[in-house]
Amino acid sequence: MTNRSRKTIKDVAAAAGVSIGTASRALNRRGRVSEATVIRVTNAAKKLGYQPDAIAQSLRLKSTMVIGMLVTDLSNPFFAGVIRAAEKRLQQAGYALLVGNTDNESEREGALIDLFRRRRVDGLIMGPCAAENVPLLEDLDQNDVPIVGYDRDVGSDQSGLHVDHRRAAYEATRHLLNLGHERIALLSSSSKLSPGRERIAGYTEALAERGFEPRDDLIRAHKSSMDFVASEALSLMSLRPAPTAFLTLGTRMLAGTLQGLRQNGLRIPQDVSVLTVGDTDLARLHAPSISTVTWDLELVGQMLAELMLRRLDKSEDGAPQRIIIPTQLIERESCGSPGA
Amino acid sequence: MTNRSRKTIKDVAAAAGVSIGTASRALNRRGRVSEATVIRVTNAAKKLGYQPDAIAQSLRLKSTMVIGMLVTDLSNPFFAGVIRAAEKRLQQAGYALLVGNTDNESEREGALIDLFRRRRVDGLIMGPCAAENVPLLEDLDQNDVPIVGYDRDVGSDQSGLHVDHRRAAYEATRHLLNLGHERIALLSSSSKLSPGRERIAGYTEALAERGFEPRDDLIRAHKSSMDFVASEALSLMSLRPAPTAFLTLGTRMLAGTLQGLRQNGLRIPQDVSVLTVGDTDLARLHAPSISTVTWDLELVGQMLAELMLRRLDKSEDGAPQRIIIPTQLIERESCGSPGA
DNA sequence: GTAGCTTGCGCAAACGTTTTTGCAATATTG
DNA sequence: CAATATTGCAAAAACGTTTGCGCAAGCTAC
Repeated sequence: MTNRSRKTIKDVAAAAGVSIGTASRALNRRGRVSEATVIRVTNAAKKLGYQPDAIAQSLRLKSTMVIGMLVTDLSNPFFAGVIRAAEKRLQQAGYALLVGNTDNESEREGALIDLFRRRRVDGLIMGPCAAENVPLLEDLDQNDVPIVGYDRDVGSDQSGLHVDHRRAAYEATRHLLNLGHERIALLSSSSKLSPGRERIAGYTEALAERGFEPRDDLIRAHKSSMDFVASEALSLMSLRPAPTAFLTLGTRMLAGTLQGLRQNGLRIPQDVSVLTVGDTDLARLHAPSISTVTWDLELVGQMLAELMLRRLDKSEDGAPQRIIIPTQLIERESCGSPGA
Repeated sequence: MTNRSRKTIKDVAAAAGVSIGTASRALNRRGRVSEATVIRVTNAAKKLGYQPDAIAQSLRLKSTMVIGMLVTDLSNPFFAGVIRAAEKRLQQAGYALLVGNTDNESEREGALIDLFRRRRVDGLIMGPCAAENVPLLEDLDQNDVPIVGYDRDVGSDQSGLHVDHRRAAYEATRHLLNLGHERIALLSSSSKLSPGRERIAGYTEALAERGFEPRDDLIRAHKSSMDFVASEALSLMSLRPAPTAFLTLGTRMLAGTLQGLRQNGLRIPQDVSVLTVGDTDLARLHAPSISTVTWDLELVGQMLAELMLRRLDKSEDGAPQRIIIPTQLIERESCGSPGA
C-alpha cells in the first residue's frame, strides 16, 4: 500500500466518481445529496483513510477550533490542574488547547498574544499577569475573539472567573484572630496582581473588624522563589515582638516558609501557627499537617472552559459573565493559640 | 480608527500601490523587489497593523509551526515542568505548543493523535502511555511528521528521550542494600509502561547482584491514586516479616505511602526507611525529609524540544537520536539501617 | 402534454497566503 | 546602436476546503 501522501477530498471525489463539491456535501450531510452518493462517498473516504485538513477548513470557515491559554507558570500545580480540566472540557467540544507561558513578563505575554492572534485562535483564556497588554486584547475583542480572564480583569467588559481570594484571606485571618493571634505575618504573592491585592484586602478587612491596624512590617508581598520566602520568614520571626502566626497567601509560599521556620528550629504550632492557601501534598502530609484555605481546581478549569464555550456559541447571548469560585477552610494541625 | 476587520495583505498592497505578489515578496524580502518598494510596503504594513494570517501561511507552506504534545497527566508536576521547559524552547524557535491529556486511556490517545494529525502539527512529542496506537503513529511518521518519545518507545525508529529509570532504581536499591536492608518493598507505577518496567528491572538487578531474589509479594505496581497507594503501603507493612524499607518508584507514590505509614503510626526511618523517585516540595520538607533519586525536569523539556527541532531542521541529517537523561541520588533523613 | 417544481449534482468562487511565470522597461555589452 | 542580460512588477496558480449558483432530469399537476 503506497500510502505515501495524504489523501484530499479530491481523491475521495475521484474514487467515488463525483465532483469535490458533492463529496464535501456528502461527507458533511449538508445540502442536497442523494442517499446513494452519501454512501458511495463515505465508503470511498473510509477506504482511503481520508480526514479533512483542519487548516483548509479553518481558512474557509474562519474558525480554527483552537483556544489559546496564557499563564504565568505552566508548572505551577495550581495552573497545571486548571489547564488539565479546561483541556478536557474543551476537547469534548472539539477544541484544542494551545498553551503559552509568560513567566510573568509582559513582553513575552505580548508576544504570545500576538502569536495567538496570528494563529487565529477562536478564543483566549488568560491567567493573572502584571502586564497591561490591554490594547492587544481590545483589538482581539473587537475582532470577535472572546477573552475570558482567570483571576484577572481584562479591560472593559470581558468575561471572567475569579477565585474569591478576598474572602479566602478574610476567613483565614479571622480563623487566626479567633484563636487569639494578634500579630499575624502575611506572606503574599505580588500585590501588583489581582489575587495578591484581593488577599491583602481580605486580611486588612478581617483585622479592621477587630479594631487592628495592619502593620506594614508584617506584610511581605514579593516574589515567591523558595529561598527568598525562607529568608523573609526568618526576617519576620526576628521582629520584636515576633509574629505568632503566619498566613502564607500564595500558592508557592508554603514551602519557603516551612523551610525558613525549620532552619530556625521553630515548632508548629507551639512556637508559631501556620495557615496557607491552596491545598497540596505538602500541606496535607507535612508533620504537622498544615491548615489551608483552598478551592476546587477542577471546577475552575471546567468553568473557564464553560465560560469560553458559552461565549463561542453564537446562539447564546454573548453577554460577558462573571463567576466567583468559593473557597473553604480545612482545619488541620498547624494552628493553635499563641503562648499555649 | 475603524479597525473593525483584520487587515490582509491585499489591504497592504493597495495602500502601497503594488500588487499582492509584490507586497508578499517585499515583506518577506524574497525574490526581486526594489529597496524603494520594500520600504513603501513595510510602512504601509506597519501603519495598518498588518500581521500575516498564520492559517493561510500554513495552508500554502504546508507547515503549521505547531508541535503537539501528549501526556497522561498535564497536572502531574513531572510532566508540567517538562512541558513548561519544552514550550519555552519551542517558542524561541517560533513554534507553538498544542497540548493533550490522555488520562492513560488509549482511546483518548488515539483520538488526540488523530486530532493533531488533522490539525497538521509539524511534530509530535509523546509521553509514556500504555496504549499501542502504533499504526496511527507510523502513518504520521510516513507523512514526515517527526515523533519524539519521552520515556516511551514509539514503534520503529523514532527519536526518543529516556530518563534512566533503570539505573535510578538500581542505585536506589543498592543504597538501601548497603544500609543493610534485605526486605525492600517496591511501590511502582504500572509495569505496563516503559518507566515502570525499567524500574522493576533495575530493582531486580540490584537485588540479584547481592544474590537476593525479588519477592513478588513485595512488589506492587498499579495505579497511583493516593488512597490506593496508602492501603497498599499498609498491606505491605502487615506482611510477616515486614519490609524494612520502601522504595516508591512513581512520581505520585510518595504521598500515598507517607499517608499510609502515618496512619499506622510508623516512624521514618526508625521503623521503616523510605526512598522515593523524583524530588518534590513534599520530599524536601517532610519531617523527616525524604531521600530521593531525581533528575532535571528542565533539562528533559529542553532536550525534547531540541530533539524535535533537530528533526524538523531539514538541513540536518534527520537521523533519529536517543538521549538518556542521568539521575542522581539525594540523601536526606529518611533512610537508616534496619533495626537501628 | 406542457408548465412549474423538486432533486441531484457539477462548476466556480472564496478564504489569505506564497511562488512561479511572463512581460515590459531598463541596463549592459560588443 | 543593436542584441542581450537584468530588473521590477503584475498576473495567476496553488494549498484543501465549503458553498452559492445554475442546469439538466425527473416528477407533479392541470
